Amino acid sequence: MKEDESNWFSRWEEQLPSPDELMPLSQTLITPHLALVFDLHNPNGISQSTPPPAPTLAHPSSSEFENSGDLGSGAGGDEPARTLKRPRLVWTPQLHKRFVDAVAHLGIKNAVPKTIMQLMSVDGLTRENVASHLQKYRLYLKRMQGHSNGGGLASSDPATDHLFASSPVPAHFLHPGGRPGQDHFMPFVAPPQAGRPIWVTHPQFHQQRQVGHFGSPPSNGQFEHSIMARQQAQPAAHRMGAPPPYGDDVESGAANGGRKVLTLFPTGDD
DNA sequence: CGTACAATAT
DNA sequence: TATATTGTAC
Repeated sequence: MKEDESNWFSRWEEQLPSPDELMPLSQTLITPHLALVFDLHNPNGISQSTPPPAPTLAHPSSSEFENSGDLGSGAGGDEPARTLKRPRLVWTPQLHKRFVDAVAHLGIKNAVPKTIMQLMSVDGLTRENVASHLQKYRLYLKRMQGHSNGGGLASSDPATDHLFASSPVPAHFLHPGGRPGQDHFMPFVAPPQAGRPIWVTHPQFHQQRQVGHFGSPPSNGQFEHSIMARQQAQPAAHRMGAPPPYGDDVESGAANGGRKVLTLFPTGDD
């Protein structure tokens, strides 16, 4: 036999959510001690016990930074790409989970890029981002339907569902032919999140799994703050009586057999 | 908003 | 190289 189709899986494991790397997107970012070490400060003095429902994306990986030829050329060699151009968006399983969750609770009918984007309230995310991903997601669903093999995972194509396989797909996605009128409309609002770091990935930097070097003093620990605070004033939406407790995402049991898959939204029925 | 195509990364 | 993913244009 030849090699299994674990090709992507091998890589997948490598990119697996390292607690350190994956945490930032979850709830607790880092310990206050580390925050101090990294010269990070809490905006609102949120204690570590207060998990901020920050749907803000974090850099998927913080590669080590070394001055590669970028010596003290203070002037001249500026990089406008950091503020003008936006790096490629990396759809992490968690981010996709959020995406799927939003769509699931919006309903296929309302699952439009714009709505999804607003519901996700992910700082930095644009309609184009969601639209592009939505398109691919639809193809994934369609493909899955065609291969609706009784009972199992149609992951026979390791080349179309890398990310999608990380998130469970609601059943409602497979039968848009439902009856109109029974749409689940969940007036989910996005919590007014203040400017915060967003996704941003290094265009040409490898994001290889870097073991936590957090224990090292900030000798040179100048972490990149590639933050393009694209704070978009949310038009107050419709009406938000109670801010939804964004449970945020959880680790999907993709590689972990026995992980529970929670749904972000507290609503199960409609 | 949806689809197609192109660019880029792996 | 080919494939996958994302961005951008239509």
